[in-house]
Amino acid sequence: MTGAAAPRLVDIAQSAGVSVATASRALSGRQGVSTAVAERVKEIAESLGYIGNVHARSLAGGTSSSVGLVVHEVADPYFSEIASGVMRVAGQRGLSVQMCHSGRDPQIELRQLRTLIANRVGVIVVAGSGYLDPEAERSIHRELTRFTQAGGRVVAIGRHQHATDAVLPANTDGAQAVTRHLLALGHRRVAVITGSLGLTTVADRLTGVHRALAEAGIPREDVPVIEAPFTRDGGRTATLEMLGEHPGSTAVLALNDDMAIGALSVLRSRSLRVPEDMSVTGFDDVPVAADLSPSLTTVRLPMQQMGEKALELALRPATKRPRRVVMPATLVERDSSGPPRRS
Amino acid sequence: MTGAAAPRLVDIAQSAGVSVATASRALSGRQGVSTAVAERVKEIAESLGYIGNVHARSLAGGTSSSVGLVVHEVADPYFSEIASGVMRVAGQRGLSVQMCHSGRDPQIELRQLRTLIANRVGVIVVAGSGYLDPEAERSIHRELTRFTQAGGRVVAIGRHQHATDAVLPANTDGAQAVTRHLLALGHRRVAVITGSLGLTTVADRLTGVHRALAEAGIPREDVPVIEAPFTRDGGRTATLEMLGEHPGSTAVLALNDDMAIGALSVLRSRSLRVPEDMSVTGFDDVPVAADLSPSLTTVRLPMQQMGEKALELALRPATKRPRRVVMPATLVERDSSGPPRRS
DNA sequence: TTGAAAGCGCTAACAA
DNA sequence: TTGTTAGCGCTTTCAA
Repeated sequence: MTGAAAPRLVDIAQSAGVSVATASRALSGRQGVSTAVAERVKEIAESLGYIGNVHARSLAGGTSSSVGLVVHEVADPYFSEIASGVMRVAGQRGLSVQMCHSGRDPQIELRQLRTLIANRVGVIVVAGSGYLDPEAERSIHRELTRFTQAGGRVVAIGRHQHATDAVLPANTDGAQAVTRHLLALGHRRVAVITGSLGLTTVADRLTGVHRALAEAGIPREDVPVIEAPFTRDGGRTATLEMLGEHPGSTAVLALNDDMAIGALSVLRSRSLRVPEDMSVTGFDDVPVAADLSPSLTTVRLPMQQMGEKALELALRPATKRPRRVVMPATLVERDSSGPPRRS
Repeated sequence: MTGAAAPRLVDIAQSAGVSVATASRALSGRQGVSTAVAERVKEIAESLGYIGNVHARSLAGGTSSSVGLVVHEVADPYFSEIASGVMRVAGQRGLSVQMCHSGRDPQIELRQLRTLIANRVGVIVVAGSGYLDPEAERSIHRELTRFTQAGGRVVAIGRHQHATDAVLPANTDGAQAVTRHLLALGHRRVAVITGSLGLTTVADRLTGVHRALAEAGIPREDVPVIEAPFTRDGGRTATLEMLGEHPGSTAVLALNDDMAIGALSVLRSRSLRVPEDMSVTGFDDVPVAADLSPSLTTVRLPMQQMGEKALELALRPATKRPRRVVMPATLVERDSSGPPRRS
């Protein structure tokens, strides 16, 4: 508290016997200073432990060196992988990242977005599913538009309803592939367990499931869709419900890995063997999926890359029409899926 | 681009026909404005989509509404859980979080710290092990000291060498407990697999192992310590090495869950049964530990709470002597540990 | 190559 | 209760 205040640019300038303008130029490595002076200023700054005030700088220069990142929940591996990718690129470029949770709640998301804008971040990366509720999306969209109009850059990951640049995982294709896989194994009584139907990611993945079903001539009514939170616990709840309501099922198609892990744990506690008694598939391929036992058949999304790509996109100037980068979703067949038992 | 610039406080004030001072007071909910005027100003601000400029505010007011968070790697569940806790509390208090990676590299950590300070965060939460290298710690410490002297607050999670407030998991106790557990099961040929010996967390946990060994009268030379990266892959490498160099081992004591998961996967691929042929224990109790098969015996650390606690501590004024909050480490016995096979 | 000075958008004395 | 005004620490013209 009593402590010496942090040295300011004036202090450095004074110590070096130059004006603040010169000191500023020297430290930011701009033109117009003799190398000798620049050297001296830098040395003095270093020795005094000078650290420039970003607030003053961005207020004066109108520039921003920070990026905003909105995730639903960072403890969810899907988002922590994305965040990791964003942070890697940010680290390389000397940008700081401001992260916040939306908690999958459009109201909170809106508030967080406003906070980021107040903090004058230069770019915003919004990760995670959008909402089917048009009212919710509208207010989010309005905020984002205002931001881009003021010169900000926005890139969305996994949501396509805004006219922003976007990194889009091939959710529909991936879901179609994993559904085909199950059908090819001979399953006819599949149950889908999923997070909130109000999320666009869920809608997209469900579309893929239905496409595969249609291809195989199976009416979609034959495949129950059980909704629960998009978490491990949700997976447990949904699996329990499936076991009770749809006892004839031979496969659980979870719309993310977390739910699949929950399913696996319920099945184990019921002594149902996977895949002999019941096949289970996930979606995302979180790092632990390969290490589960049985290892999880799932759809791989390159999450870290999605984060990296998103920030790289954001750092490039905006184009006339929004860019869309589709990230491939690839089926990873592992041990949790197999042919249905004969019944 | 061409866009209308974001409205500023003057614009609001003008629209409302009041001075900036009044507008400022009205919007920040401070005293000294009639409710009628305050109402009107707020309405106008809302309708114009006004969002205050944090840079200007903190430059003028000398206040900061953001907190810095340093983690080794956010994709690591240990850190993503901590981050989640920090973000929850920050969200409640309307603070924004600036997160950065240190990558377990003291040089990078130092740079990140400086960036946070440049961004004038009010508090810094440093999560993750410190370094045994005194030179590295010294420069970090110097930076942190300067920051606190300038009025900043620092809280460390899991590192105790700085004279800052700290949230400390009971690493030594936890390691002692899990080692005792293995010894009580009858294991005598235990191998420890661990991340870098240069990390204080590793040193602390190793101390716990050695204490338990000493209690049981087992010379520490009997227990090989295999060093590898503190990751799942590191766990694989280390386990492979153990299998080759110390074939008589009956238990793998991993110093974090990630490495334990790697060990599990190697053992499975070698068709060694856990725990019949080999027991495995972890440390941290990351969320997935309970869902592995076999479920992982480990030491639970309340990671989210640690994050929450850390920020709460940071938001309280500094005390004369640094506060230390010890978080309990509790042994969680699950299915990956059992008596050694008779040999 | 250097310096003086005008802001950036806001808060907080101080006056009225 | 309200307004005026002086900065906060920096960047950036414009002159020298």
